Amino acid sequence: MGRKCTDSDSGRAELRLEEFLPYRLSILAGRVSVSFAGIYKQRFGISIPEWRVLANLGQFAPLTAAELVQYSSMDKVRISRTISKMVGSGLITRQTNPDDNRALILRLSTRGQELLAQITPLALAWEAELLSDLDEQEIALLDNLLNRLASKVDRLSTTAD
Amino acid sequence: MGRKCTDSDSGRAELRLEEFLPYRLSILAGRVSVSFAGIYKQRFGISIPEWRVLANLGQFAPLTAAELVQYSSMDKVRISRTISKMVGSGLITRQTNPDDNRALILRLSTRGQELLAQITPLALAWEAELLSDLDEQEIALLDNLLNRLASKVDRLSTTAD
DNA sequence: TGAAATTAGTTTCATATGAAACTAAGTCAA
DNA sequence: TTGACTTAGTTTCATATGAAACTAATTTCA
Repeated sequence: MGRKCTDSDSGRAELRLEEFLPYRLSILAGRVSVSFAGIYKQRFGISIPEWRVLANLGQFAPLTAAELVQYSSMDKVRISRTISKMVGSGLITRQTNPDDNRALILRLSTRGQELLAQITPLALAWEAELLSDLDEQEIALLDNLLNRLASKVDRLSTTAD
Repeated sequence: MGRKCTDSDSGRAELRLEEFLPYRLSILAGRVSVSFAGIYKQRFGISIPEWRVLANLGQFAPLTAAELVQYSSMDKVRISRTISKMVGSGLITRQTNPDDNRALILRLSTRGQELLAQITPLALAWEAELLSDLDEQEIALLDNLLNRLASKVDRLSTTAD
């Protein structure tokens, strides 16, 4: 943002952080995450990775660990550990796939479903609050812009490197 | 986003992650950060926290560590460690404040300024690429929407808790 | 076939992280 | 003053993280 370059484009460009998109996105997302995590961390005793697995399985189960990696954009190791923990606390179910004994089929347990059902309305209410200063049209625009940025950054990462 | 509730608002709401703002922001920001970090990590050997300190001092120096905490929304400890490291690698300068011997006045060293000057054009070019699918007006809108969300989330965090 | 390459998930190990305790310096109020 | 608070920054310590190595299962193809 802000490629306005008031300094008449004279050689050394300046970086204005308050306009620099990666920086702003990162700060905003961090604050949003922390604020939102406040809703489920204390009350329900789950962490951010656990919340992500819970929500993803709630919507997309059955999934394998590798698919969860894709969906959640967390790494293998973190997913593996989060799954173990959640199997331990009875939130998810892990069964072997007869067609491929390496892959594990993951689902929410009844407890997991109940937990998700408890958190969901709080999550939606919190999101509504966060968006309450925007009107319908602005929300749709934000939606559209974020999608386009997401697909752009995917292309950038895939291409370059 | 997407409080469309196709299921005729019948009691148990569903969470659709692909529409849920905290989730999308977090994933997008993560991918943007990683992709952007690719620009300076290898070439210049600095980490994300170092980049943040570098950029903040470049724009706002002199700052104290506590001010850097504010500006960068990283915690005390991380800032303290990042500063030590960067003082060690000669990127920043730390001098005591005669008016308050607890506070340290931080600035970029010449080397730090040079490094920032090297990274800045790459950062701006990368950002331009990221935004290249959006037109002027859309960029301005995104800017506006992100700002409003940022101030909203600040209010949410300050108020609740 | 069956040996090499690939894939799913786990474990190791070195490093990063951050809450809480700590040290040192300043402020405030009696 | 001086003793109780506050503030700046660092250190400790227990936990989280993730790259790389690993195990086990599956594919590939010679």
